[in-house]
Amino acid sequence: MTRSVTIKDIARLSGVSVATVSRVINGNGRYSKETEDRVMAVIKENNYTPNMLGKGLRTNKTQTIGIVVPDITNEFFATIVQEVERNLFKAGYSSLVCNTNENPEVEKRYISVLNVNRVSGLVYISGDTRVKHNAPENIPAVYIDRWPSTTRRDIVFIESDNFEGGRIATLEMLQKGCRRIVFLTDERRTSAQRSRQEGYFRAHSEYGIVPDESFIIALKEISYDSAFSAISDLCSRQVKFDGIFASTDWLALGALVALESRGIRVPEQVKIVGFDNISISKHCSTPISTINQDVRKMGEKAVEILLGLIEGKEIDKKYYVLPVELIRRKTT
Amino acid sequence: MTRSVTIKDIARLSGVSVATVSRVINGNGRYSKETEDRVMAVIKENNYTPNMLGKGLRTNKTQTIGIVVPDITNEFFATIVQEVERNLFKAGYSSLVCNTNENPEVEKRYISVLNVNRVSGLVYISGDTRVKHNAPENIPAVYIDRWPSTTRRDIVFIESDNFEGGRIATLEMLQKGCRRIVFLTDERRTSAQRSRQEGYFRAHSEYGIVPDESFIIALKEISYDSAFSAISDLCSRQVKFDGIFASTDWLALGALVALESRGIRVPEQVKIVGFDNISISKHCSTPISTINQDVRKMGEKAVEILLGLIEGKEIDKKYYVLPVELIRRKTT
DNA sequence: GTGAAAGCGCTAACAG
DNA sequence: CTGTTAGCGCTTTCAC
Repeated sequence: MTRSVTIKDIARLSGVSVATVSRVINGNGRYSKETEDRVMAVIKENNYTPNMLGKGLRTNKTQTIGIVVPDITNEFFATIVQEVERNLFKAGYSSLVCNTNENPEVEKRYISVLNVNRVSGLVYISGDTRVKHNAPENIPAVYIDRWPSTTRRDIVFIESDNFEGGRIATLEMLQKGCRRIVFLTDERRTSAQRSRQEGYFRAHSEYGIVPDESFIIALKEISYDSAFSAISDLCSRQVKFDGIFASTDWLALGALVALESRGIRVPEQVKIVGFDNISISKHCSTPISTINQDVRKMGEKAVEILLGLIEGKEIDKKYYVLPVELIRRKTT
Repeated sequence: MTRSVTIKDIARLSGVSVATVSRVINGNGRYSKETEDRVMAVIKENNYTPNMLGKGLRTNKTQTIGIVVPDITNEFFATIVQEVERNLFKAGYSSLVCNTNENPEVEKRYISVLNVNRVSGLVYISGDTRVKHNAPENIPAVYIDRWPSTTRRDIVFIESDNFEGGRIATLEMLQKGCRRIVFLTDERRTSAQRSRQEGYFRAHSEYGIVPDESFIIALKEISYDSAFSAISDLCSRQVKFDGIFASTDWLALGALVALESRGIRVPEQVKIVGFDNISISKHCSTPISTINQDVRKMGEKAVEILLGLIEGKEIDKKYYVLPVELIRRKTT
């Protein structure tokens, strides 16, 4: 356990004070070229790296950003994380990724962990609406995908145009003749889910249809299995439907398999549209038509705004909506 | 930007010294029950959380672990991260997940970032063999999946039984009559890939066959696309083969789609076995037979060992091999 | 049982 | 241009 080399060592070795070394490191000027070269040489020679704990303690700033995400295992979220992280890295920040497994308790503890580690900023991807995010009042945060339950007024929210997504997904099926379209959502009623549902209703009203209330199926959780059983159940109960708008590709897949395993033909008898455009929707038995979200743009935008916030910039816009797109495949 | 409450505030508010507060927080004894209660009450009341920077600076210990992973977007790695994180969290550690995108430059910088942040331990999942991991000599590390290129003697390595996996995957096809089996691997020749290849050879030798050298196809990168083009290319060149052992499910999928898009029937004309058992292998057009890795156990084991290492325990075993299992589906 | 004081590594006045 | 100094929040001797 070798004690690591500190700024003091560098100062001693290059015959200057620690203050000067600090200046050189941070490029704060006020030192001669010769000093700079000498110090730099010593630093390189001893491959010294500043201790961020000392630095952070002093400046009350760390170069880390907390990313809170509900399920790293879901490609959709993973891709957002990847994009956020990539952009952050470019800007010299590192990321503390916290995977909450959709568990509010875990999320609460992670928020405290991040707070305690004095992260410079926060990116919440689909934070749980049951978790109050009032804790780190003073640290910049941007929310992606789900509108947070917070009383803070200074937060920024980025989402896809979920309303339009729901609308064009539903329209796609309506146009192709469906008249009894089931909507698969989850019972936590996140903002994204609600908007998609509104889009679903809007599309119907454009066709002069009022969908049966029983077609709105709120699942306990967003998963392949829950969609599978919900649709299986529908079939057993002989409910008549000719379309499924699944608010997630995983739900769409569960629905698809449930249908196919009962010999119901997709898209001939029932059409399906999903949401997210994750790769499984492209490669599954019957490739699923879905709504693409611009994940790349999401990550980019989130980082751009967050860094602005950290630098104390006043943000004029607090709400960003990214366009979505229908990807037509074999289920419609 | 409200200054957060510090140990000093707590001391003042509860009428004791900071030393006593510190003792109470860390349960180091030498304080009366009354003092404890009072201090605890004040802490709760002000919902004080110790500043980990100060603590870490003083103790030279942080409660964070760095997790380095090549591609968070790949469900296989994501699941390992999830398991590692879950177990770490239970033990009171938080995780700094670093996604390198298989880019050695990024990996190098992340290693330095982790070093600089004084993480208490490191979990490398499939670290790049081109990156020398000699930097943080003094910090406990466990490696998963790929044997690292390091000169350190005190590291721990956990992997699946890749040799056996390669062997039973190949055997499955041999048993079902395949005699010309292509092996899809990547050109970086990681330890895992090499072991799988050895298994492939062993299975053949059990059948008294020496596979043609041209059947070993080393891809530039592990991806759906590269497998797709490699197999398409094989078909165009009229190469005769009746089986594909893909060292990854994503490769298996790329191969499968390449075949099916040319009207080659799987498994009738060509059989395929993949590796990892990610969900897409189960749900794709023709569900892929694959080798399951016990990801749960991997994460559990890694954390158990790492925590031991951190506590200074002497580790007797430095190498762990986890059993694998063939999952039979429609491609064989 | 408790407090005073030193110091972890670093930065930012301030003085020169 | 450079050095001295104080102090960020915390733990840990060492006294009492």
